[in-house]
Amino acid sequence: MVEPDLNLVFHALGDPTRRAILGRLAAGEATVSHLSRPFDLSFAAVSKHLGVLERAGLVTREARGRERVCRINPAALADARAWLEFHGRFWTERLDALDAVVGTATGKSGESQ
Amino acid sequence: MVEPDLNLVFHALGDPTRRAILGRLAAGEATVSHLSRPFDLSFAAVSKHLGVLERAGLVTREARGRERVCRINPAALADARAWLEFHGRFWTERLDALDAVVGTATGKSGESQ
DNA sequence: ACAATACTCTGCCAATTGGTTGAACATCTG
DNA sequence: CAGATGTTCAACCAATTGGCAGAGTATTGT
Repeated sequence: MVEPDLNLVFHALGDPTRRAILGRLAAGEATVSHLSRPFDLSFAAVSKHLGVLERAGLVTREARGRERVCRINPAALADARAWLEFHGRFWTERLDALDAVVGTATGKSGESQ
Repeated sequence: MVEPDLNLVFHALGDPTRRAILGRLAAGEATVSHLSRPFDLSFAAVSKHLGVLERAGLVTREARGRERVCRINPAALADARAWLEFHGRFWTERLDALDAVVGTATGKSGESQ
């Protein structure tokens, strides 16, 4: 259960346009039209990207009058961060240990599993 | 643009099969055939996934005889971690500050920039 | 040399993605 | 109410993705 949206989060983060949107959103909330202006994209395209980000839980859209105000939701980031931190640390330690075993010389390890 | 491969890393991480491969690889290096067995995928499919992971810099494949030994390369994770950590912290602080301003009662502040 | 093993590469297919345009809907303004 | 504005929705297109099967390449074993 900890990973169904991890999927969506990483996927959402995998697109540079969406990361740019997030970056822009980091400067403060914004409406869809306000967001789409600097990106040289059609309105609908940005709306779609926001849909992906929203589905991943990275942003929230709130209707305010006829506008939709978008905000960042850092909570979703936490999952991805946790995953990366855990694995990153785990692997680093592991390779570190392996490196210590193998040392500077030697060209053989045969250690696995 | 220090981020061309950040793209690839996130994209690679966005697929559950690839995360599973990484997880398996965390237990130690493995050959392609060894990897493909538990995943109930065709050989070629795993090879493709490994290609994606390799292009993202997350794993390295080294030819040993007629086998390819795959290993994890945690360095690529660092980029993604850095991005997430920076943004995560940034956003959290920002929202934190906003929350403090808005407070529980509040009267008004107009502070947001 | 020959056969088996370990991979990779090249089609091929279905599903998804990112993009466009234009219609629809909701909301504000005159 | 009519019209402009903000946003989404639906249809469509090109490109990519993930999967398979099968051919091709390299290495090992007999």
